Amino acid sequence: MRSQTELTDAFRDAGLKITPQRLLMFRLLEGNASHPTAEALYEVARREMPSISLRTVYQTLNDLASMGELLQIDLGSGPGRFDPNTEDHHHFICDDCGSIHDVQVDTEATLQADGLKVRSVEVVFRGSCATCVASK
Amino acid sequence: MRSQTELTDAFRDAGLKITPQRLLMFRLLEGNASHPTAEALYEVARREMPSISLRTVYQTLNDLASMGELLQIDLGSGPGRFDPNTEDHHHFICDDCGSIHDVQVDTEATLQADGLKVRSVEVVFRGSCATCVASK
DNA sequence: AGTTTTTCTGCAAAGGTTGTTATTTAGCAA
DNA sequence: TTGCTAAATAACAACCTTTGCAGAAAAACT
Repeated sequence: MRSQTELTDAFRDAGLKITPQRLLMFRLLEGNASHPTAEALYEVARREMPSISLRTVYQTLNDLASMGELLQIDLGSGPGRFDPNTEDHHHFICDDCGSIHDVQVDTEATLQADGLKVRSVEVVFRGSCATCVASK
Repeated sequence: MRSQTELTDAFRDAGLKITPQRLLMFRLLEGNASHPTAEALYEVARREMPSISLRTVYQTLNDLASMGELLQIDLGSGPGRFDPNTEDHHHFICDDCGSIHDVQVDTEATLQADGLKVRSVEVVFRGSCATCVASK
């Protein structure tokens, strides 16, 4: 995710308005490595702006995600997580406590050094299948 | 997933009963490469057994998954998918139509040959983090 | 056949996210 | 500054998927 200033410009360029709610979200997300849920961000946001709604938090997160400024991490169960780090990296999910750890691409060595015990790896490719490519 | 006969034995060994509903599910899943949702299986099952409940379909899928006979694929949105192919393979999800394709491990060449256009790859590791390993 | 224990169905409820709508507000122009 | 217009917000309802629960039904064992 880019800096608050850059995001502001990007939103304006996209014809979107700069509201206090959006500025607050930008601020809460910048450099946030906790992979928060929408609910978690909502709780923090309320402390500064008690009137903000959960709906607006979701809305802003969706906007940022569709602009490519934010990644949505979808674990099998439970709420979705959001990650302002859009650089090439992977995630390690602890089955026990649910915490999410960033994993650099030089996987093996780093995983061991971090004391992470891997039980399974899932790779999901996203894109367009042959049929859909053809029908465009 | 193993054959219907083997599953029957496995269920009996686990103290689980062999019911017509379970046999039907075994049959619908054997060799099924469509990555169906619970709902989709329910619809097909109803045609043979109109009285079967969606609850039972979920129940059986959960049982099979927890026995390791079935994989649950969790995409970000929408219902979970089930895959009786428990061999080491990956998935390709078409963002346009939602179809899921099995991807063999010799990724690159096969993807191109299949006409699949990859936009993103997500790798999710699951296991136990250092803290949880330590507290065991 | 009878008994026990599991499983089934049907329904209610939960969790997470999105749709809807009236009200408010940002951005712009006079 | 003031007013205008399109967009965003808050509040609430609804949705979708999955699970919990209770009573009825049925598999397995004697």
